[in-house]
Amino acid sequence: MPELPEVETTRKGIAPWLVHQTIHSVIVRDRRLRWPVPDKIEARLCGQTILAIRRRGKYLLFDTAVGTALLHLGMSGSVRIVDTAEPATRHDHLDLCLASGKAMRFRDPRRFGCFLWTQNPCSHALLRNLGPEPLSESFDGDYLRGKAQGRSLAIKQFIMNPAIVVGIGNIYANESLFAAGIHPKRRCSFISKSRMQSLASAVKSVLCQAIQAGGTTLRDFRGSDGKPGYFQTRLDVYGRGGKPCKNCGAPLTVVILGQRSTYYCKICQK
DNA sequence: ACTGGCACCTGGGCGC
DNA sequence: TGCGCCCAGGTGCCAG
Repeated sequence: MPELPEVETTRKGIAPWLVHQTIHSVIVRDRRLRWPVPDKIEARLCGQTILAIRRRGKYLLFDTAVGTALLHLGMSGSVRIVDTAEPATRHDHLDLCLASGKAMRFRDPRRFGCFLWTQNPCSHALLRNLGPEPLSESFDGDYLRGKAQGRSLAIKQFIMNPAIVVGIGNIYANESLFAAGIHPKRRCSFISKSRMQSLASAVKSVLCQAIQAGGTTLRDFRGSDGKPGYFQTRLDVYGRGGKPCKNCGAPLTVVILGQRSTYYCKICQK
């Protein structure tokens, strides 16, 4: 479900409700997420004040004075602010209950998400090998060109690799490659520096626009206020196989690449 | 070191 | 209406 814009939309939505608030209790209804929710996490979090909520790639980091909770939404996860008294429904796996009477409720039908505890996020195994943030200065054509040297895989798989750059999932990989006019199957090492610069710019532009639109709601993504995003109305290629290219009118092609559906225009993308 | 493929899990949509 | 099949926004891990 969530790529960087959806996670950022979630972060912005929950931060005003959580930051500087004290955690009154933690309710874990199902510990069976991608990795088991640690037994000690309730004790670690109870009584702590949330100092900040940060995002690193698709991870949300809840900082306290004694450590940081890591939340990943997986494919189907979402977070809402509820009244503590509101009854939980199926797949509502955990609540962070605040002294204010509100709670952050995490729901994840497929349970690919995770909720973990770390003393030092920088050195955590899930975070330490992540590439740069796509919206940072360090992410540019030179960086991509350097990383692509000597590698044979397709550009789409390359930019979806979080060790190269974080936050780009299937939707935004497709959209960014279309915007940059690059064929998703092109070998990453064969792409010139200037075209890599176009790609980096396209990634930034697509992600910024999606964040402004509150993310993409294909089926069930909701911001923390329960409202859907509306970037799906602006998708140029994702989910539009056979439909006309918005640039040239030719029917868009769909192929499977790395087990993911891949949409592109064979006229506009080379 | 890189690459491709599998695994984890539930639910929605489709064709028959 | 029901069943089986395919697909889905992610990513760690394994073998080659």
